This record gives sequence, structure tokens and C-alpha cells, in this order.
Amino acid sequence: MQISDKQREMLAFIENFVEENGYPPTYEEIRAGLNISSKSLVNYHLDVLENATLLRRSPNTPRGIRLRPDSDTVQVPFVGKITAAASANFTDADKREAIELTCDIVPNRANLYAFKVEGDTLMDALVNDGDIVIMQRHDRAENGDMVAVRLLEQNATTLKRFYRENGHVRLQPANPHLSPLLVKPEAIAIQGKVVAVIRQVA
Amino acid sequence: MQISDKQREMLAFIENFVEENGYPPTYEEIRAGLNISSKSLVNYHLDVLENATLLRRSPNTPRGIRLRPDSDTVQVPFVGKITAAASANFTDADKREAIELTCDIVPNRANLYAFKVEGDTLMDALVNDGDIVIMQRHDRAENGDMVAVRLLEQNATTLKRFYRENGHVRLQPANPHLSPLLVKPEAIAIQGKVVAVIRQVA
DNA sequence: TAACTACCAGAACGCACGTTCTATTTTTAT
DNA sequence: ATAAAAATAGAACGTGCGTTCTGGTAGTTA
Repeated sequence: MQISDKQREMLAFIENFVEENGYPPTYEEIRAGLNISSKSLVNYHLDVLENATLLRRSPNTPRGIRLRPDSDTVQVPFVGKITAAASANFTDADKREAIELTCDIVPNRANLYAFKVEGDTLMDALVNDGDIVIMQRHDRAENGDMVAVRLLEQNATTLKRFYRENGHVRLQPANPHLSPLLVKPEAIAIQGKVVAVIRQVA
Repeated sequence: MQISDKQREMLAFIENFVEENGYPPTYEEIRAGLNISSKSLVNYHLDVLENATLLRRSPNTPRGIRLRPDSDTVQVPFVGKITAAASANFTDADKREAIELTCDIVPNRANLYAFKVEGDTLMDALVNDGDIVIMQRHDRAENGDMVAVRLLEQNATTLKRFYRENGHVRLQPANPHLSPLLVKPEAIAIQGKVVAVIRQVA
């Protein structure tokens, strides 16, 4: 289904109106706002938009236009601290609830969780004490992914770029001045992919 | 101004209704939804709520209830890149529009702007190429503030913590392993305070 | 007791606003 | 060129829904 420029403009006007006023516009308000000459023309364009499922209308109800809920924000739960001993404990004893993020920051919203970083053990990944790391659960990592890796022997977690090479795994720090770490595949456990890092400066 | 349980319940119902339908309820719908016996009673309670500035109504407009906009998200405009020559150019030639952020990330929303970092000149501040720095315009910096500082002689910008000491200014890197920079007050220009750093990992 | 306030009922009024109908113009396709 | 489809105009109809008025009751204070 194609929609015309006028219809796209109308959709934008309605979005804007709702944002501004808290309730949708009437046909007459749309008409005046877009310099359209007749109400029935507004109705005509709304028919098209509704047909294209870009909005829905409740019949016989003033201001009964409902826009498609446009993916606004995501609640990302905190699951603990990244320096916690053993496996990163998903039993959120000190549940700090969740952080709300826009899709400008996290594109796809599935399987997200957040870590609060404590200490400066992740400084080589340019991650500081207090930073928030947004992660996405994944069963396996692709080459080039930035992942949270648990080094089993040292019982420590780092953030590195992941490269599977012949016989071993190369963990590359974000800081290009530092040299990579070569480890055996059995010596590590992938915690998830790093989606974003957020630092709030006091 | 006190509000009763019924009124609080009514407010919650309206919020829910808007969330659900995309437009506010009519008096009749509120009446039915809360098992209230008459429309005028709904009007009575809405009078109270409006008087308490918990909502506003547009007169003579069906569904003309607008709830107080509960701090959701902020649009933070991009104003260029932080490695740009001369003063950080606020003439946004390559306007990348804006980034939308929740208040979980930026507490107060006034005078915010965003930089995209290019290059690795800010590595000592644990800021990488591609990171987004959220800033707040300020006329002057307080001791301990993380600020974007323009070093006039070197024509470069860095992110440091700002300390005014007797006769000079101490600029302290975020990375505690690095040593501070001592400069004359005239040799620098404060660009603004750093509010947050956001890194999106590909 | 009176008086005042918060809360409640119901009905009537009348404008706001969605709907529908008819008719004309412009654009696109063949 | 001709037909079909998309877009435009205007007006009339009828109902959805805010508003207002005139009543009422229960609890609180003096």
C-alpha cells in the first residue's frame, strides 16, 4: 500500500498534535493545521491511512484516532555487578530495578540486561568504575563481537572483542594501544554481547 | 490541596485509558470504568483534579483531558564533532539531528547538547572513537566538574576533571593512572560540563 | 441546632464533531 | 484519447459528549 506525501504529512501532524496536547486532533483541526480545504478530504486521507494500518479509528468517537504505538522506550533490568565473584549472578540480590532506555541507544530490545561496573578492572576496555554496561544474552559470539568474557582460571570478567582463530580465541582490548590476549576456548565463558556503555558523570 | 482516594483512582484510570487507547476517555467512559453513578460526579472529581493541577481540560472538547506530561524523554541535539577545529562549531553543518534520551540518563534537561567523538585523542578520558558525549552548557565550572576543555595553544579539546587552584587550573584525567595537567586559566576555554558518555557497540 | 463542606443523582441543553452524500477536478494508466 | 483511479469541495445530518442546573445526603465544626 502506497501513501502520498499529503498523507505522510497528515500522519506527522497527528503525531505532533498528540505529543503537544495529550489527545488526538479532530478532523477540523487537521484540516486547519494542514490548510486542507474540506473535512471530507481529511476523512478521505484518514481512510487511506487506516487502510494502510498506519492508524486506527474508533467509529463515531470524537478524537478517536489512535496511532500505532511507536516503539518508545525499553526497561532494561539490572542483574548485578560485573566484578561479582563466581558467575555473574543473575540472582539479583541488590536489585537496582531497571534502567529505561530509548531505542536510539539500544536498537533491538530482546534479552537485554545491564551491569553496573565496580572497580577499575575494566579500564583497558575504556570502561570506568560506575559505568553501566548494556548487554544482550547470546548463546554464542560471532567474530568481531564485543563480549563480556569470564576468564575461568583467574575468576575475572573482562570486556573484549572476540575472534575465534585456529585452535584458540583472541581477545582484543578496545584500546588499540594494548595487545590482545590469547586463550584456550575452554578457559573462558561468554556472558553476552556488549550493546552499549553508559557513563553518567556526577 | 488534598485529593481523595476516588480521585487518585480516577487519575490512574485515565492514565491507563490513554496508554491503552491512544486518546483520553469521555466522562461517560470514566463513569462506567469506575462504577460511578453519574456523569456530573465525574465532572465534580475532575474539577478537583484540575484544581490540583494534576490534569488540564480543554473546554467544550470531547476527550479534552490532558494529563500532566510525566517526564519521559529528552531530545538532545547534536552540534558537531569534538575534534572539529577552531571552537567547537555550533553551526551544525552536518546536523545529525538529535538523540533521544530518558531521564534515567540525563537528570535535568536544560541546555543539553551532544558531541560525537572522532579519533582516539580522548582515550585518556576513557572515551573512544564513536562515543557520544552528552554535555550541558554552563557559564563556569565548579571544582570537581568533568568538563570539555579547549586548550587554546594546542587547538585541541579534552575531557578532564576541573580544579581551580592557586594561580592555575589542574586538569585531572578520568584514568587515575595518568597524571594531571597544570595550565594557566587564560590558556583554556570551558566548553561545558560532561553529563554522560554513551558508547554503542556495533 | 445551624451552617458549612465534601460527595452524590439525574436530567436537559446544545455545541462539537464524525459521517455520508453528491458532484467536480486532477492525475495515472492503457 | 478515453477510462479508471485518486484527490477535492461543500453541505447537511445526527449523535457523542461536555456543561449546567436543581436537587440530594453524610460528615464536621461551632
